[in-house]
Amino acid sequence: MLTERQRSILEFIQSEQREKGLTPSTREIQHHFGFASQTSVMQYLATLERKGFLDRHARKARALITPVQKVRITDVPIYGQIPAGMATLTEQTIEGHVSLDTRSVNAAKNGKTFALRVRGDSMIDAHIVDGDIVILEDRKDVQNGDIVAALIDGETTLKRYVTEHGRPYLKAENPLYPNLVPARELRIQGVMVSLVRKQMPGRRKRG
Amino acid sequence: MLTERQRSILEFIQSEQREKGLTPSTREIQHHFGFASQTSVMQYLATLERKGFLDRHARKARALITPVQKVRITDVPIYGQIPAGMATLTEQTIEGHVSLDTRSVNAAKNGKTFALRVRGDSMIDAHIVDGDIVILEDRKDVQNGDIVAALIDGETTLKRYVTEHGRPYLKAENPLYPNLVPARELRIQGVMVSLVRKQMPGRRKRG
DNA sequence: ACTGTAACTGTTCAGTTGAACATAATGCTC
DNA sequence: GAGCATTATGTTCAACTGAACAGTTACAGT
Repeated sequence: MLTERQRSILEFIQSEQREKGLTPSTREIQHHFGFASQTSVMQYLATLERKGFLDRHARKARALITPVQKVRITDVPIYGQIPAGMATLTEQTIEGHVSLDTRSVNAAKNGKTFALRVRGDSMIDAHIVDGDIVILEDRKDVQNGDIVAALIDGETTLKRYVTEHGRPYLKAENPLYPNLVPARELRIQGVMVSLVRKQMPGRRKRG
Repeated sequence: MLTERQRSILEFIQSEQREKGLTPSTREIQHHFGFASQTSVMQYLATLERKGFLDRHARKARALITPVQKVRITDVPIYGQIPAGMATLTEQTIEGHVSLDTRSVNAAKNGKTFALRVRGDSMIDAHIVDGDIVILEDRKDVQNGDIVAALIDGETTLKRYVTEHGRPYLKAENPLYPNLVPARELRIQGVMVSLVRKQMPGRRKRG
């Protein structure tokens, strides 16, 4: 897909970005590769952009956007508790942010990604413990067996979505908790795609 | 520490960075806040830098470095298997990268941070399952009860570090696995600080 | 009244930066 | 050898950008 020279220029941009936190300017790329002309760089950038390896903000300085920034890292808001559905999510209910790359998360491009801090040990058998941050996606295609955040009695709970004989219900992964069979509608707020746990030092873990 | 105005300018820079992937220029900040002069921005930037909320690359365009880039996100290499200690870690043994922010990880500034992909279910009772990515830190102060990566017989294993009557040993969090009492030296490669799990869709989880 | 800090205006300047122009050598396929 | 993509040079230009200078206003502490 890329020629050897094109790839080395893309890699230089990415490594500069990683090391210095700054996208190199066209002149900096030029001098690193020893080009006598800056236009050489312009041509490479145009090619890389055409082939989809780069995005640019035209006429702005140091405005290259490589997959390092654009594709890989997503900044996910953590909600302490989702009150009444995705519509009411505001900046104020945000507890913090997690940043993680799209590969370790199964994050899709279309669906909105968000995170919840887990309270309680109702999903302990799925190895999700109190304090874990669960990353979810707001999407429609819920599969049998997916772990989902669902709205029950005005509260958001994390449960496994199970269909049996065509009827869906929510299963807690802890024998001490009851399964929830929805009376009328089942409001799925997100499908779990990833989990982040902050490990406490020493002794036993929480939970 | 910061005045209200100073904080709002710092937040604007960070939000622009997050949304557009670009640090705003001094003029862009100026127009967003409706300053008639660009110098106002320059003074705020100087103050923010003096107070340590900002780093700058002098005389470079869009070269503000906020904690969003600098402090928060760490790019952690994932090693499939650590062969014989930290010294032999090379780029070639890297399986991939995870990027996560320093807050969700307990990452320290000094110690080198790295990651391991968990194989097997010897830590299942600590709710660490096969396929999880465990983020560890190469540091010296191992506490009783910490989960550590240790070198045993040329292989790296994840175990809980326990001291009993002053003698340390490695405890598997699974009754099916034996505890490991070191014959001579105990080579700790890293202390677990965080965990990232990629959730597989549908049915039961792996492990 | 004096001092210091924060917030702000108006202007100038030099260096940086992206973009565009015309031109050309090389290697490849047909 | 024609046609084409890739790689490259040399130059010019407008816009962008950070920095600096000389002031002003407001406000809190002394």
